[in-house]
Amino acid sequence: MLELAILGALKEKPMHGYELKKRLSFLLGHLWKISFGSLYPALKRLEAKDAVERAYTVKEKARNRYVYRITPKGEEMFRQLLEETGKSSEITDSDKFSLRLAFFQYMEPELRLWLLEKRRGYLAEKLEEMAGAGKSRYKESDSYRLGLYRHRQELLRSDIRWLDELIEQERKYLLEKERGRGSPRKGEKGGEKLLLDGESLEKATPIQA
Amino acid sequence: MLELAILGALKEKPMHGYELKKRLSFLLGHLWKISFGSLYPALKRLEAKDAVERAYTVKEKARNRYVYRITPKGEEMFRQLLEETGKSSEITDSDKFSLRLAFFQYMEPELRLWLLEKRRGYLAEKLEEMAGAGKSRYKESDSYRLGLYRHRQELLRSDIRWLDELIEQERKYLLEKERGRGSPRKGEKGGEKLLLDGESLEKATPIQA
DNA sequence: TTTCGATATATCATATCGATATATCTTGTC
DNA sequence: GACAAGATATATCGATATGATATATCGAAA
Repeated sequence: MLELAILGALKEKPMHGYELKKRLSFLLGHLWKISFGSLYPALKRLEAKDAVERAYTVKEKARNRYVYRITPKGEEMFRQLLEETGKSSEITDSDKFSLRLAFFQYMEPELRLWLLEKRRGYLAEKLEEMAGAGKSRYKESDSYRLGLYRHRQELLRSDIRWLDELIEQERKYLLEKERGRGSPRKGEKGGEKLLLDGESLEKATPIQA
Repeated sequence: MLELAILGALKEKPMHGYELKKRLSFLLGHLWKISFGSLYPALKRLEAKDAVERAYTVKEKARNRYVYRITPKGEEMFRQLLEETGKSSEITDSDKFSLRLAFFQYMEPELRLWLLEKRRGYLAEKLEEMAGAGKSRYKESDSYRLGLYRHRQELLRSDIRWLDELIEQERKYLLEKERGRGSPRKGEKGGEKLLLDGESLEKATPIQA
């Protein structure tokens, strides 16, 4: 989960821990509280698995900074993690699903559509469940629980509407692609190149120079 | 967090682990995946703290069932946990906030209003942040991330609207109460008595009879 | 008949959170 | 110029949560 996010962020450019945290917070902050207590251990795990490497150690200013870079092995791992959709929690868990969605640009269109439809089905099922259970809930709930319950349903419906839009877009795209008119969509023109604001890679010394 | 939920559920009636899990899933399932791996340890912690006690051990059918009951100490602890709003995460964390809301009936009206307003303020602040960051995000995001981002904003706005309703209700209630016309609201007529469906406490033998 | 799903309790490895520690650099302010 | 405050940066630790798994019994369907 965190590892997927880290690898996805490091695909953009090499970063050190603090920067990585800021980047991930910016990217996924709305759906996730990323803490150092999990980030650093995760980085170490990834390093042990050769998925990332310590690219540079910048000593000039402030404290040492260890700049991490994704390796080819890491790229491969990213792809696997991203497309690993065997477990149902990949659909069920709203955070996991959103994380994947944030990296949809790296995913096969067919898999994208499949995931979206799976998720839609799951949410629709849940909504139906809730509507069914609603009657028994009426009797035993106070107004607060009832309100919470109704609000959840509303959020669910909003989620479903949103997924419907995404699915429609994806279908349209696939249809056009099949017709051989592979016109690229907004946001994908650059392929995998997602460059950031003015920050260039600062002067750095190779780790074992 | 889990302990608050357990105590709140056991206030209704004594339950054994499996039943407790079903009850909590029914009550809070939409916002939480409760697993045995956390439930049983939590029950043991609570028992060690004398907040719950093993009321009965039913042996008749199937496997042993250990029925837990909340103690006076547990009631006190529940109140403390419920009203413990020092940490900002009690406002920030959407699950924690929702959990508290599910137990609003046990909370002082003034605290209820205060919590709702705090939460509303936090969400409004976040929404503003997002709107501000939106511009820089436009440039570097693909359509999926952008969609995710916009959808989040929509959900935020929906949350705020909902809170506004709750706040208005709470204000009205407090105003009426001040005018000395303490008319009880829907769902509160029964005070703390929240009885469940037909299930009576099954034949059980005291633990050390 | 036996297989499956529900009931019921429990443990384990792994992961995560939140708090805390440490230290330096930058910026503002008196 | 002094000095506090806040951002930068890495790291660890305890408490807790998750997901998987193990065990075992019961009722019902196939």
